[in-house]
Amino acid sequence: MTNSRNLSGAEIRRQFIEYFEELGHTFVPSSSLVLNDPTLLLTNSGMVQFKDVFVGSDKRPYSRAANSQKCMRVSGKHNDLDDVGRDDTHHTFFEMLGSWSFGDYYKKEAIAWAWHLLTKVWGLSPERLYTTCFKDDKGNIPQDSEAAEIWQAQPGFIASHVSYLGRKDNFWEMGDRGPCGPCSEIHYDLGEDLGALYDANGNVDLDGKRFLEIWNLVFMQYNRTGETTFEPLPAKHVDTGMGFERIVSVLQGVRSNYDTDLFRPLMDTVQQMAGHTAAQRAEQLTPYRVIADHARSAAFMVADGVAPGNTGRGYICRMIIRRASRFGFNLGFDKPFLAKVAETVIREYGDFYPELRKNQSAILATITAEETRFLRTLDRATNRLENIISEMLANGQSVMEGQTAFELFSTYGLPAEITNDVLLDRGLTYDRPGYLQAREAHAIASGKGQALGIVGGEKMELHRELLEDLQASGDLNASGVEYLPYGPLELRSQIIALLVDGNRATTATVGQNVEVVLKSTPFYVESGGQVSDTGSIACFADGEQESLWEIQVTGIVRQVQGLIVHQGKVLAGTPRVKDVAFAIVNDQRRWDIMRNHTATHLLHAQLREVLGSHARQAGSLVAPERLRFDFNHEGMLTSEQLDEITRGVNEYILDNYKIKIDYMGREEAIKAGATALFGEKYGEVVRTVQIGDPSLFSFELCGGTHVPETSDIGPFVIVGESSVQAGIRRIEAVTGRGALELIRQRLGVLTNLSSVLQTKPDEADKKVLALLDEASRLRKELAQLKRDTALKNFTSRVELAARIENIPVLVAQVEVENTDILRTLTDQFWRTHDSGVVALGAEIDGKPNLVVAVSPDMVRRGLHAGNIIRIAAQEMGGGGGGKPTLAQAGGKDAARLPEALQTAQKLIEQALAE
RNA sequence: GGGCCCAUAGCGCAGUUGGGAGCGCGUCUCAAUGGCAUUGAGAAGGUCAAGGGUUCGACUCCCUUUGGGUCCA
Repeated sequence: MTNSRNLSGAEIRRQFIEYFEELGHTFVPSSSLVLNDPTLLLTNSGMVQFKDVFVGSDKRPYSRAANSQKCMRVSGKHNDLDDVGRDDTHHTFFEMLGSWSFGDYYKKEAIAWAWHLLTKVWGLSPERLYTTCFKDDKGNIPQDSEAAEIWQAQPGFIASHVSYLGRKDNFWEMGDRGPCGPCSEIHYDLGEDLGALYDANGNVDLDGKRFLEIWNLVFMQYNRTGETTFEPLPAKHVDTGMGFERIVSVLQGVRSNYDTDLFRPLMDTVQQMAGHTAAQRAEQLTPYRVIADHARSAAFMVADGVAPGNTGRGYICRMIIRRASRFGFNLGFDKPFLAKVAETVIREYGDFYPELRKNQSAILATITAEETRFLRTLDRATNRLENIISEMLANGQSVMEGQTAFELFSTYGLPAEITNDVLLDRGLTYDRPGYLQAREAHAIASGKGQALGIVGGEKMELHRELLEDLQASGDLNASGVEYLPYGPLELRSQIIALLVDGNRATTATVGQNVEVVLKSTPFYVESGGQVSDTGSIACFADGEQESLWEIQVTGIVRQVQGLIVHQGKVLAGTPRVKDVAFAIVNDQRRWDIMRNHTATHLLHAQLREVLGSHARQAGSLVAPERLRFDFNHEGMLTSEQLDEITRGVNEYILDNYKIKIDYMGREEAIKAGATALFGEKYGEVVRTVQIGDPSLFSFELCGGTHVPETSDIGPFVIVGESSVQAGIRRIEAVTGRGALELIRQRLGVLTNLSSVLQTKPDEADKKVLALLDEASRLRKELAQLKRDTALKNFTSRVELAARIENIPVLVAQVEVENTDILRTLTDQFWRTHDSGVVALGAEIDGKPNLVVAVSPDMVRRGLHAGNIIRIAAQEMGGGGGGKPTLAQAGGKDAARLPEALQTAQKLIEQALAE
């Protein structure tokens, strides 16, 4: 036995990697949780970053690798967010230790090394280790006796500790077709106190509580080509994955992952904040675990550039933070607290995952902002809930409808359990089945929306075959088409393949749409937000200006690593395979793109300068006519901030810095402080773009094309600032020729404006403001004047009010400007009469209008202004209504206004006579 | 990607079959109190997010756009 009991998690991780490094493996750092893979929301296993290697569309400089991969599983069959924290082994975030062979060693070494690491290096007893091998339950694939025999040959291995399992557990495949193979699992026996060794059927109960699956060795040896057809792979691979948290729990001799030193410090932080005793902590185990787990997830997600939002992985990030927040309520936290726990995460994990340290301020700020937003949302929602409760109490209702409870959740973000708690306090409940039904209906209604698009498909298959052909025929070497977008924009090359309508062809004719593969190309292929180049491919006879043939290139695709395909149309002549031709990039367009790309880097730097380091890139588009840049930031930018950013970028441009481009090791670049973009895949050697000397202000990993010096960019103008989703803003800008054109246009408008205003351009805005001010003042004055005049004219008529049944009644047609004044006139009537009825009519803008007012005591006698006016309005082809004391109507036929007034008069007389 | 909700004075909000745009806090003026997070009276402040439609009439109903919230994929 070794001293494994004293090993820390960090040491175990390090030992694993060093062990395999000594066996000739290259340590490959964990890839980001966010990958450029549309089929995957988040990295969910160690093999994700090597997927292309297995499929054959990517090559690596090493054939053995070891890593510790950041993974997340939040939903799906393996894990349900609601379960996390309630047991010992489920997590949202976890690490996967992996060792890899890409067509190198195979089963024999993989098994022997795994056995040696577990039993000799870490000193686990062979008595505790059980393994499984593959035996097909459908009978199509050979049994993996090879693996079983190798296990039996290991020193100390107990012969009875191998069993066979079927496809569900021990066969690995990525999809319906492609590379696949048997796997072999290693399970650890935690001890007899957790259950019997055998299940009811007499088999070792590996699914029982007593066993922990710690390591899965996948042997990729088949290529599945059909339902039941499996062909041997030429190059066999090994993919092993060990759940890091589990092996740490085993080696530290604890029963729960949460009792390892991977989680204890996080839970200690929570305890300290809550001021709990050990007993109180034990009582609240679930909230402690949830918070520890979620703090880890949130910190790692934000470090990899995920911002809480309402879609995709952003939504997962939000759910995790909010769930932690909710469990925090149980511990009495009523203000944001999670950042403190995340701080401990950064301290504990920052050595191995430097991205945590690097993004510390963004992580803490983002988490706190999300918690704050959640509290605000809850506040608003509970407010609404209170209203609903008052209504329920008033109606004597004691069970809230399920639909209502779900609405509180889906529309206002109030989780059902909180609704339930509040209801319980009042002795109320909600209809749970109805709630679930509403939830189901909502999921169906939403699910109809098209899920995330899947790229690839047939074209990818076609291109892979084409690449293999070209490499087989010697037209291309192993590294594929020579990609030269950073050199001259015109390049002498050769056509090595032509496709017409997707089929190989030796020649093409004018007007045909073609796909062309050249031996080498200067065309940039869309990547990192920068769009592809366009241009032409043309063939010239010696010394001639006129081309023999020409193809216009409108698009470029690279579906498969190594094969670049130009798409376009034949404009002239008949291009043939083997023709030597010039690839000519549209240089004006390319320069516009380069200006925008370099400006994008300057903008990124300036945003961080003005807004803070949290303003990180969250998306980017670099096109010839404009650039679009999305970044993490809360709230709208002020016009002052936009001004400052514009000024800053233009200063960078005018200072004319050289753009320094270098190639260096990825680790080296990141250590030196280069900004890596999330969701981008980087090779071992990366291209870096540096701007600023002596003080470097922009340093990014970037494969895009840039201008040589910043002053090449020309003017930079922001044309728009908007929101993409909560926490992410978007800036759109133009540079160079686009900016000049924009400035020219705007200045033209300003010149026209100032000439109309008869003022200097500098003072146009002040003049407009003054004019607006004056207009508003005059409008008010005029309205007042009209009202006064109308009142003055009206006063004399008030005295002429008739008396019907001794009640003052005034029915009259007046001349006023608008209905507002019409109503004011009735008010005037009440100044001299406490009781009575007024009906006033006026023609306004060619249309008849009517107002009837009735004093409160007359209302009590049964008069109703609304009823009177409704009938009277019919006389003039309109309708109306209002309250008993005041009603209003309009009509179409102004000539019939007198009749309407007469009708009103009659109605009033009748009502008073009763 | 889809569903639902919100936008009204500087801030927080009310506005119930379509018919006078309001409340609380804040601001300003005047007055009272020997100071304090005092009291009273009064005033200013709104293209009801923007645009279109229905209607005699739209903050209110319908459509579009913008900004925000929220849930589901």
